[in-house]
Amino acid sequence: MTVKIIIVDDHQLFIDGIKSILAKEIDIEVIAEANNGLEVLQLLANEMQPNIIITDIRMPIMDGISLTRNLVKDYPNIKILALSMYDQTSDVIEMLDVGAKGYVTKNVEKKELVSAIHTLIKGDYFFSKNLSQDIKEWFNKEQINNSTTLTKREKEILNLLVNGRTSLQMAKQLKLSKYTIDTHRKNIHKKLGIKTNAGLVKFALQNL
Amino acid sequence: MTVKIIIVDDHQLFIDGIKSILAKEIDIEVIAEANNGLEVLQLLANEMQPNIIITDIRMPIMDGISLTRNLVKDYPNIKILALSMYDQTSDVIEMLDVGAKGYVTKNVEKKELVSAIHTLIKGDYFFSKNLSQDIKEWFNKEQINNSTTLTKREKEILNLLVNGRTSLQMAKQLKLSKYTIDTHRKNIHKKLGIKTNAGLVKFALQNL
DNA sequence: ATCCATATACCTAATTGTAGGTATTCACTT
DNA sequence: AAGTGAATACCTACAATTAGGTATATGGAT
Repeated sequence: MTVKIIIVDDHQLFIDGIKSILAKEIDIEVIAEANNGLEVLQLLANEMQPNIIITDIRMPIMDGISLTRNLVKDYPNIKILALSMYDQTSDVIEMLDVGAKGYVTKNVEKKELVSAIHTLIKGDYFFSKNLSQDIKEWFNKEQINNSTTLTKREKEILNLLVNGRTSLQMAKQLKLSKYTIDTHRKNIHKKLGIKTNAGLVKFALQNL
Repeated sequence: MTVKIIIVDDHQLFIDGIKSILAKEIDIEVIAEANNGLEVLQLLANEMQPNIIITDIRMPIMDGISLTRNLVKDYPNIKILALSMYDQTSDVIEMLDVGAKGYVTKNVEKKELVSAIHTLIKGDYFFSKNLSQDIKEWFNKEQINNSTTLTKREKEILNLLVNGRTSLQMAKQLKLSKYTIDTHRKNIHKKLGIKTNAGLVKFALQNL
């Protein structure tokens, strides 16, 4: 089956770039292009049925974020791949928050773009390998919110951690071995996909 | 000058205890006692002018927190010394938040109580030495909010810390020596009176 | 011109945290 | 009765943080 794509960008240069990258892929077809979000909604209203929309974030008239919000509401089957400049980390995160499924930078290579498209079609997320720390964190949080429940003990220890206790202090307070505290702490790390105490404190304060 | 004191507690036992402790102090006079906050307000309405009110936190009719709120509003010159059981940490913090100037536990020794009274008269804060971690933190925060300004670099590094970077990662990102990052981090620790990264993250998220 | 805060860099030592394991006990579910 | 999740405890090795210094350069304020 051929993957049908609409490309959205207010700079024709990028549209042409993406099109040329995808031109030789036999299982990928660019069925339309648009210069802003509103044009996409018009295309969709006219019975156009893409599988993927590759869209810039900042655009006149309707930006990528508004577009994505509209799409996930009315066309949940269409996957959105955000295309951004390097320096738009917070924009990218907003895109992901409203429902985009992947992100590539505008200097993306052919191989990576094709890979991104196929990944999204399979239902997975795709992110450029050289993405920023903040986007990695977003992804971690996303994974967590669907699947994580801390046990009573783990919550207790996380709480003590937030209140500044070291492993040794917790061990004394709870009359447990330091080893046990560390085991719990490591389990929390694993469950939340967070590697440091500082990160756990941030997570706890923002999500619990 | 004699320090005039009102003692407030719903258990007569404690009132008597405090009175007996203070009986032999020539410069301290217990001018009245009350069993709840409302009684105190009535005493004050009747021209009674204490320098210090020593008050329990949990009491019927009007508790210590409501009382303190009223006192700091209408009688800002009267210092409030919270008297609590061991296990009321969060209550104590609430008392301090609304304006109490000191805290002693109900098993306070004579020397400590007298010292607390004189400390408050001088305008300083007084806390039992064996107070909980949480109250220490409260006190730190109080000190900080009046006096601390982080430099631009320090703010930058604190921000990176909140976002999960290790010293080494920051060093690379900012093209500085790891030693320099650590120096800044230590300076932040000193300025904020916080000893751990986890604590800094908590502080940053709650105060900045 | 000197003082001072800021930013930089280095060093050592001790403590704490991180990551990879294994293992036992207990309560609860299938 | 067997299996599972939760809680406990231990071990090693390595990384990172914490605490205590010292030191230099620079730009702005008195």
